[in-house]
Amino acid sequence: MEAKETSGRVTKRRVRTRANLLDAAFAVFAAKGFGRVSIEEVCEAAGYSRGAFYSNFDSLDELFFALYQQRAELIAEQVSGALALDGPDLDVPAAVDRVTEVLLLDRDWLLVKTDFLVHAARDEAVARTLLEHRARLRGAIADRLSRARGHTALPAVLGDIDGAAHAVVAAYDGVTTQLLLDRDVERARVWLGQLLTALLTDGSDTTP
Amino acid sequence: MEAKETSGRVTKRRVRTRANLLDAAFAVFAAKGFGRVSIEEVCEAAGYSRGAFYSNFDSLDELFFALYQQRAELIAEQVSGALALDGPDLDVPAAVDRVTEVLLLDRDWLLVKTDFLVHAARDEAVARTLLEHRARLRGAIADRLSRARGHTALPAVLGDIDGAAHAVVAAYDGVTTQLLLDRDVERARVWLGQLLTALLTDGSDTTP
DNA sequence: CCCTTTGGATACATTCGTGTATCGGATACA
DNA sequence: TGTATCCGATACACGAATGTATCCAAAGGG
Repeated sequence: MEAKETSGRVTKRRVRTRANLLDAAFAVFAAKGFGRVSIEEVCEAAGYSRGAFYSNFDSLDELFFALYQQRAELIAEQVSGALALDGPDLDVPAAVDRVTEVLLLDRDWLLVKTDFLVHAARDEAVARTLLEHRARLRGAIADRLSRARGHTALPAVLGDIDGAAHAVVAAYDGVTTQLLLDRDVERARVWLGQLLTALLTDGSDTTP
Repeated sequence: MEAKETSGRVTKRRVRTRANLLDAAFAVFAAKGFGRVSIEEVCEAAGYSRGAFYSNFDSLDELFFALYQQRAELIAEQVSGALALDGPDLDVPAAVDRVTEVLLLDRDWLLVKTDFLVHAARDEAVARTLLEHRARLRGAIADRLSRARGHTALPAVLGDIDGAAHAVVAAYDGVTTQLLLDRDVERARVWLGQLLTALLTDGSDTTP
């Protein structure tokens, strides 16, 4: 899947243009959707000719894959960071706020991510990568949740902590869908908070 | 947006080919994704030439829109039917099972639906249509939920009944995302059941 | 049953995107 | 600084998809 791994020399210029191409691709994909973007458009947006593209990638698919990996890695770090921020005790609303900041704020990322989902849904190998990434995120969440046991009792229906983490991701995905359509980030944030509260508490603390 | 509304004659043949084109398009879109499908491919799959296509639609986008409306209408009816099936008292697990049957069983529909979501996310007008459809579904769900008050008390965090309906849709969307990736329908069904139980009950009935 | 209208097929022109082969300037290393 | 190597630009050839104009067959009305 990787291209141009022939010999040793890494060349600064190469990594620069590669990064530029990826950045431009992100913008163009977000704006028009993967399915409506041509190689030429990406190159133009990046200020290169098609020669540069073919020197760095074999196809738009490969670039898309690389792009997703890059951004997903970045997001994963941000989320982990946001989750690790507070002390050993979990302050649910605060944590949700910080994570939401990272996850829901960037509409462009949501668009590209959903494009990639659609893409992965039709390609086993790509799907596996996406599933792995999601598993990593779930892991981070489960980790955080496990350090807050007792503070808030999880509802038994969800099963173990991992089940709860799964639920969190599902809620996130659900809110994402709505957000993509109505473009109301504030609403989405509130809404995600409510969902998570409903999912992660046993409902005994109904009124604050 | 609609094409060929010039004069009166409706012509049987026309509606037949139009339906055939839509059916073929559904199959092709599901298999390859909207972004990777050409007009020619749809025509070939339907057994027509491109002339037939241009006689019925102006663009692939228009066909896609018509296709979504058709299928969404169908699904909406099925869901409403499934929800209306049982008597005035709501049997949550049974209702969930029946609705799930309709909503999660058809992978092709999920694929096309998600394609359409991605499409709508970049087009205000299309997004409005999709939002309306979702609102209709939520309405049906809220309707059903309101007839079951007292049976299961809703958690206060979600707000009113409409909030609960919103939560149901979000859960559905979340599970859909996961299902598109792991292709495990049985898991998805169980999982959706758990999510809805966690969301719609106040957690007091933890163990059956 | 004829004849008008309509729907779909065929053929064509054209645009658009792709991929490759080649060339000149930049870059790294001695 | 010289030089071998690498990278990206340019030019070209090709295929694919689009849209249109024209023509033949099939419906439907009288």
